[in-house]
Amino acid sequence: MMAGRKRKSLALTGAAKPLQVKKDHKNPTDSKVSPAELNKDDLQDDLPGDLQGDLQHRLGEEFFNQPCISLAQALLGKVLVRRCADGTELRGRIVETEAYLGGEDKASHSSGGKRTKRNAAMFMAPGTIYVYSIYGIYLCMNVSSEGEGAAVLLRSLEPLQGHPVMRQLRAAKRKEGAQQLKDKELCNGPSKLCQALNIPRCFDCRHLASDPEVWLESEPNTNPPEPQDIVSAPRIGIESHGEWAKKPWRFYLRGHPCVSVVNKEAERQSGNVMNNLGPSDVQSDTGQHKVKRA
DNA sequence: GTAGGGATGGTCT
DNA sequence: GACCATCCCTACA
Repeated sequence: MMAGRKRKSLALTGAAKPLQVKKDHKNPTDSKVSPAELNKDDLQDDLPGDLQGDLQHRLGEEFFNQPCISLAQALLGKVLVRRCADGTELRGRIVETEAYLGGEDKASHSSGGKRTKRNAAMFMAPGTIYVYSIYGIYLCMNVSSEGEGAAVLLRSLEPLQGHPVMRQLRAAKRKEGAQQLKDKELCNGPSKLCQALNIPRCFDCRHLASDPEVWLESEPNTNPPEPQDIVSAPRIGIESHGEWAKKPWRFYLRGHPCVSVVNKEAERQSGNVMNNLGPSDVQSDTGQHKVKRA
């Protein structure tokens, strides 16, 4: 539960220096260097002294290399960081995710092992970013996990840092004169978070463990959410996929104001996220038969 | 606060 | 040509 958690009030860090980026690091797909060959130390060697600390809490490849459902839960509470061209850092805590397992999962873009130009990132190394456009005008950001074609959709963030920039980015796509967005409305939806953090389409296929412009961090001195604080509910917007639409593979932090859609029924049923995940759900998670604690 | 409807264009068949 | 892992605005309770 977030109620007792101390919420950070971080000022916009516009003073950070722009990052000098090696060509190979900027877009792993452009080079023969695989994400596996890029690591924290490699990056930190290039960083100015005052930025090296920023990567101290960066999540490495090993974090992403876990089954999809497990990763979807583990991502809750982690912080997505976006470093803009001018050095400004935008930060948001992940409060809602959805697991798309690929293979049997009919709701997944990679169901039946279907591989297209669009979803190629879903088949890349765990931690690869999959950005796709939806309804023509919006973008959604996923993170690939262990398992062929498996990925986790990031649905909502709690804005932590860079609120004015996020508000500006979001306002750019809204009508003039529309009501100013509240903080909790800045990133409470998969496409909203892409707008607010300025995640463009070209981030597709980049790797969160090695990219200089976007990465994930664990918050220091903060415990991961307890199982009873995680609600598991059916995924959103996939009603046409029959039984797969009912799988409780959407995960969010109970009672958090930034969650995009609250499911009261699921909250009643699940005092504990494990109660909603039946044995078949767990077993279908890419070969590993246990859901790790988030 | 919530429900309903329109907008929008990329992707796939 | 149909579908779509969404968002925004308006109207109403």
